[in-house]
Amino acid sequence: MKRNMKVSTAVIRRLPRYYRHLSELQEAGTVRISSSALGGSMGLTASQIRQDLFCFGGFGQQGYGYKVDLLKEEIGEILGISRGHTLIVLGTGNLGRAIIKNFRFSSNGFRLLAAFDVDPAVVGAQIAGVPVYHADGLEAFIAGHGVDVGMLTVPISAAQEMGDRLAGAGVKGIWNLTNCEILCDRPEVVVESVHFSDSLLALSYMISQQEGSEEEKG
Amino acid sequence: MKRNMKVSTAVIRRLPRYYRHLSELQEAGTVRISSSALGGSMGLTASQIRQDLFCFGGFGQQGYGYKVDLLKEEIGEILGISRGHTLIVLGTGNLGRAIIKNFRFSSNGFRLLAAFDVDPAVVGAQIAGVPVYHADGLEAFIAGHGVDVGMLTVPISAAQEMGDRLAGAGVKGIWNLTNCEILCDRPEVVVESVHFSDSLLALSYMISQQEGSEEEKG
DNA sequence: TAGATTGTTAATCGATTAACAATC
DNA sequence: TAGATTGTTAATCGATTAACAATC
Repeated sequence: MKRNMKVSTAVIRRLPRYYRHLSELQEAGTVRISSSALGGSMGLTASQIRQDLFCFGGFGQQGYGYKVDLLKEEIGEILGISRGHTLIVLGTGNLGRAIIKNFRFSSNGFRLLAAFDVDPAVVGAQIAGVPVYHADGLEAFIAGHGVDVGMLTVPISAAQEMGDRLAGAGVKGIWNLTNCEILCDRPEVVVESVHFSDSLLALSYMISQQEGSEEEKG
Repeated sequence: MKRNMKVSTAVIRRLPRYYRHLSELQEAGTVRISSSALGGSMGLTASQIRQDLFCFGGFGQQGYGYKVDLLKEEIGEILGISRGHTLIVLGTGNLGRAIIKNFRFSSNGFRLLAAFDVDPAVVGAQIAGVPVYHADGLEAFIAGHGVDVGMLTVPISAAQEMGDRLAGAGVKGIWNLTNCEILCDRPEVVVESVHFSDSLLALSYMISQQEGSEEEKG
């Protein structure tokens, strides 16, 4: 990161997409790519891509383009993938279990240390090799292991309380998948939410528009 | 929707949030709210809220504010919640199962008709009352039932193919939860994706920034 | 060298904010 | 009526796009 520039959230939100596309290109054996080719495949303009990368310094070569693996590496670095962030899961219901079993934490630079629940049926067991502890031991575990992120997949009724406990215990970020808003008064704790219903309702809006224009035509 | 105005995606993405907040206000028994009070609780300016609503026509009363239930109703209408959209699930692995069991489709205006899989162990069974059929019957089912949206929770290796089949069979939208990009050449089919890894990497970036500024201080 | 493509600044476009008349 | 708050236009701000010199 060469420059001392404020990076807009629009750019930040595009960085993981760049990383994903570059990973695919790398797997496909592509060695170099120009901003216009990358833009074409991502639905962005070449100009926007160069402008985005310009926030962090130039990673390309004039007249040549970008080396895929180098650019992927640099963006990964910017995203903090090599920092070895640690993560715990709160709530081992269906969603928590699904993420534990299927999500590739390590390829996103995260180490999943443990899961927490209150159900005696799962406490003490393992899910995909991840130990499940009782939520009573949450604070002690966070203090003892230096947990960076707590992932919330608890029932909505427990979400805010568990968010408060995570923040109080000193995590740096909360990854909230509970479909409710988590309020956090500590500005040093980052809350990032995946709102399934927001996404589905946006889709609902878009197909309703389509339906509307169909009706006009018909 | 009174006006013939192009609505920006920024506005569209905020509509579900408005809907969610208004639902909470309604549950809490709040009858009226001003744009500045709503903005305060959502982290938006009063001006932005009025401007957003202005795209669709005025739903408030000067000198009074907005009636919570009326505004919720109107935004729900804009989002197409009362249109009775139908949905099927493709893939009943952990994530598909988690969504089927826990997601409140009906409160988002969707009717979940069926799930599809290829695993003989689940085909023919039910998950939370939803029948699971073999994927071979996908096209026939869509044609026969008028399916609006197909939700993708299949393995990444099958995602693009299943997306193509959904589009070919005539769905209006694809709700993609597979963490890979689905390409669709039909402009009339809307693809909406939830990218878990993009969200987690954005969080990774943000906490890495925090770590950076800590280092500077210390 | 000639051609290609970046890095970087300038211009444009669009989204957010401010302002205020309208009106409940 | 006086006070409050919207609807709506204008001003500002920020993000995207265009342009082009630098240079590989």
